[in-house]
Amino acid sequence: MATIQVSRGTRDILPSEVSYWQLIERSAREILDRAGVSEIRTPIFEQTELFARGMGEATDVVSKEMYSFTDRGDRGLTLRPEGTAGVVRSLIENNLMAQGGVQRLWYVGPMFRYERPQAGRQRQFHQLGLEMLGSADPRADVEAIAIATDILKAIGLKDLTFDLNSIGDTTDRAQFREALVAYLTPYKSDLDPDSQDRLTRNPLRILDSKDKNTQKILDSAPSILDHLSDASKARFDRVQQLLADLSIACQVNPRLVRGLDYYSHTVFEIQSADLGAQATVCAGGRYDGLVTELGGPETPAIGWAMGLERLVILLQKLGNDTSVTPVDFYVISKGVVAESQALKLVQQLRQAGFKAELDLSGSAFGKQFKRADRSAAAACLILGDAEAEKGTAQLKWLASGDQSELVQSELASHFEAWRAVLQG
RNA sequence: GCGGGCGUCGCCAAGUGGUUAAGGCAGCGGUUUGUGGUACCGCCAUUCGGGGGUUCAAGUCCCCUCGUUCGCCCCA
Repeated sequence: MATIQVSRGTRDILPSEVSYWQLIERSAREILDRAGVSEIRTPIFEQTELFARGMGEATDVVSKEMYSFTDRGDRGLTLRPEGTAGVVRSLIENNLMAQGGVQRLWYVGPMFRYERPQAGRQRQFHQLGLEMLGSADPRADVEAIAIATDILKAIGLKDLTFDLNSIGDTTDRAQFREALVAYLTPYKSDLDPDSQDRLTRNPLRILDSKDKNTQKILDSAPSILDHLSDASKARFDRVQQLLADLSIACQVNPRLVRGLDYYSHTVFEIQSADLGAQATVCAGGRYDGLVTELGGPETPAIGWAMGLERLVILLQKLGNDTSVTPVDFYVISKGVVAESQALKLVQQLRQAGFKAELDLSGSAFGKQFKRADRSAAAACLILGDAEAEKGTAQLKWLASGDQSELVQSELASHFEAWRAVLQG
């Protein structure tokens, strides 16, 4: 086969699917705008160093999933694998934290990770994310979360589960890590191979192993929640209280840890049971250390990202497609003069705010009527040689079959009446 | 990166070694040379993701490859 296909892990978003994307983006924009969140657009590639430092050298994303390349000037660049690092870089670079206060920002766009594709996971995928910087207040966590749940609700998703956890601060985590390793080491040979490996490299991640036997061993393992400092504990309690005040239902999951190094305190994950292995639809958490890690002033922050492909999959399963807005006028014509007049009428209709479609086939009127029918148009405008000569057009309402003749130059005089008919 | 399934027309899909690759939807044309939605008729894959092999004979068996899908890893 000589035809060129899309690259592995990428796909086209065809017109039949695009209405779902628009629904998501429209709903999100509206909610974010009401919440005083500003959009930010950062480049799709950045210096490789940014992601390596931001996400953590040892993370899978950085160590084996980045689309990195060298440009003609020998610069080491990477297609962004996530959105947060770029936004934080921009904030620092443009000194946006200088005026103090809280920065509320959101972004949407493609991200890139070199992974094996699966349903709900591609090499080029899209995320919509929120970043709130400059407040360590637990209310910031809850405000960010509430915006996420509002968006999910607005696009009509239900039956999502919301897991919440606190992974404390660096000290809490170090202590817990020690306790966990101490507990697990005697069981080392009983753990699944991946977890055995993680025991030294990243023990916290053993907690969300899917291996049954490992999970069994974890049943009596120490819990992060018992290793939080009093302050961290109080903070987490406050977050839960505030969520309850907003009637946002969540379940505390002490085994929830996140993949990227920069998280601290609040972490959360919203999942759907209808997505198979790629269940997470929105996830995020607090990242108080990231801004300084990237060379900026000490700035507490919380953020999240949603996977748009996954949301689209869920919407498609719900099936309330909103893509077809019916045509108001379908314009058919035959003959050189009539055809050019028809083009003009279409133009006038559109400029007046009607949705008009022009039949370009030049085929027999019978065929053109068939297409008018299929377009689900309310009315059909007909121009043939006879009308062209008189400067008129036939208007036929397709549902009733009522037909009348009008003068082309007086088209605008009918607009008001048509609008009334089309709205009724 | 690892393991399993699948790959026949735009879509759905029969076919499981014998040869002319069913059928449905959509599309196009006609019955209906300027009036649609129904009905009927016709057309629509020298080819079965690609390449190689086995065989007198392959969409049907084998190998490789590409893609896809499910799971692992990881993650949105």
